[in-house]
Amino acid sequence: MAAKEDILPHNSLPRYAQIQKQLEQRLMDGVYPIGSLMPSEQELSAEFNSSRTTIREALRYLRERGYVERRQGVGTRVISDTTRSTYFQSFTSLEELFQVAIDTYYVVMEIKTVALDPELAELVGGLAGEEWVRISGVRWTEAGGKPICYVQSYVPKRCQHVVDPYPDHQGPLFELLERNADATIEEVVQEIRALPMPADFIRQLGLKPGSWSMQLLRRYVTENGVLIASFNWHPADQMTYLMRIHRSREQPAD
Amino acid sequence: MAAKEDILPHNSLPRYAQIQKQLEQRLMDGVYPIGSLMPSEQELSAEFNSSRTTIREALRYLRERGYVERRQGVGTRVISDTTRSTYFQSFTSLEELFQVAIDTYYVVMEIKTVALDPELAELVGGLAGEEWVRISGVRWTEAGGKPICYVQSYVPKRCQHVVDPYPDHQGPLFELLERNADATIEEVVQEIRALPMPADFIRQLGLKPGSWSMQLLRRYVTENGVLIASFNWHPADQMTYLMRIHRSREQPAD
DNA sequence: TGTGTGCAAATGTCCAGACAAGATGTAAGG
DNA sequence: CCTTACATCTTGTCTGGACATTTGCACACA
Repeated sequence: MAAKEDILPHNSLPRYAQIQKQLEQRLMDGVYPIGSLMPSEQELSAEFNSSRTTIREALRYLRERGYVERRQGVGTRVISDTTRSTYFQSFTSLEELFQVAIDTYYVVMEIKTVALDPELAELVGGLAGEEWVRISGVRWTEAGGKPICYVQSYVPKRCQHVVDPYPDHQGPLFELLERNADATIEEVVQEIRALPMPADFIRQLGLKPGSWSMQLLRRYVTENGVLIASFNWHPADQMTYLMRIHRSREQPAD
Repeated sequence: MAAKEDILPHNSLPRYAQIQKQLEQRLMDGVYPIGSLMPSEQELSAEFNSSRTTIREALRYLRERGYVERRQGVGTRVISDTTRSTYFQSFTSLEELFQVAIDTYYVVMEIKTVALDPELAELVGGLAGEEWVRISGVRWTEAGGKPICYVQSYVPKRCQHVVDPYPDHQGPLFELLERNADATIEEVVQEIRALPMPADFIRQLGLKPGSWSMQLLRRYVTENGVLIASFNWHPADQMTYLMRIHRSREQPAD
């Protein structure tokens, strides 16, 4: 039998996996909007020139990932982030997340000079009205491209000359500052709080509206004052995999 | 075509589900010992007088549950609890997660029947005024004898007969209940909250007054209702520890 | 002794088709 | 107007095949 051509070029994945990826892409692109019904198995079967079995195998994945829900007599419906159960989402891809969570990269979204309002001043350990540099970014998983946490770092303006030459710095900021500002960290203040996730972060991370987060606040203090203060907003449902990492990392000598 | 008789009597479950239950029972009974290979798909197909597709559907479940692992060219191997991939378990039970990570043990401090007040009722998923059994305890590290977390588990009174024979049960309660109450966990609800640590726990764990905690709430839900609800109070500084590990993982090279 | 080759067996992938069962809209009948 | 029966579309279940891919092992060969 003449081999059917691959749906994706240069691809040796099984057919159902190729179809599954294509459909996943379409979901991301909004080709099948949230709440709508996807084409029926028969239609997909015709479009991809594959048997219903193969289509079903692809759809099975989408269901297990929580992208769609299927009902007999109705069809395959794209479900929204709000109706999606975070349980199954994280649950089904445990192994995947496991590896994914280790390799990460950080993307700076915005650098801006801001004046501290009183509340923020207390948090970062500065004075109200003082100008600080705010660096906002998102840490992503290398493989899956999923957001891990939103990060905001505040650096006093007197240290701006230290961070400015490194707009693409990937590592911990405090290391950069400690080294280049020739300062010694004397104290690290940490605080964890439960907070609603800021609205723009929700959009940024693609979370469901009303998400809340665990906020980790850190202040690195030198003898000359606060060197840097950072906020990490972790989506609450991802807290679980921080724990999982903990577990997997415990065995090898760290 | 003459209807094939059901494998289980008085049963309207689909064939693959019946076969799956049968095989699961055999695994429990040790018919297929841990480490051994189960019969091949072809053999099972012959025994149950079903097509290979149907057998595979049943085996798929066993694999997803972590009972067996399947390898092309080899077969379907029964895997033990210890070698079993942490796929299902690690996510459903924090207790077990910690057990694997570091050596811990659990001490039950108190078992008491309590009536739910409205707030508690909502948390555990019961009705206000209902009587539930509360099991309180502390999980300790084996080596250092340090408290890891305070645990309170709530079990509906109708399940008390299941837990009563095991006052010294060390493992995850939900396993005990799932097995002995013959119930299947259909849903796990998780919630993380930041809360002040209850005063008696503070004393119990030897923490400083005013300590606060991360509370992890879990509800294991079966078709008959909530099987067990558990609260884990983790001292906040240990949560920080978890996160610090996470952070150190982002930049392995110092 | 070690090594490679080929075969058999097992699961993985895929097909075309069949009927069951649930959901929904429509038309006939009260 | 409401109800019931039916047609139709969907996914769920199941069959009996086919070939691909991986693995383990026996066997021949150097």
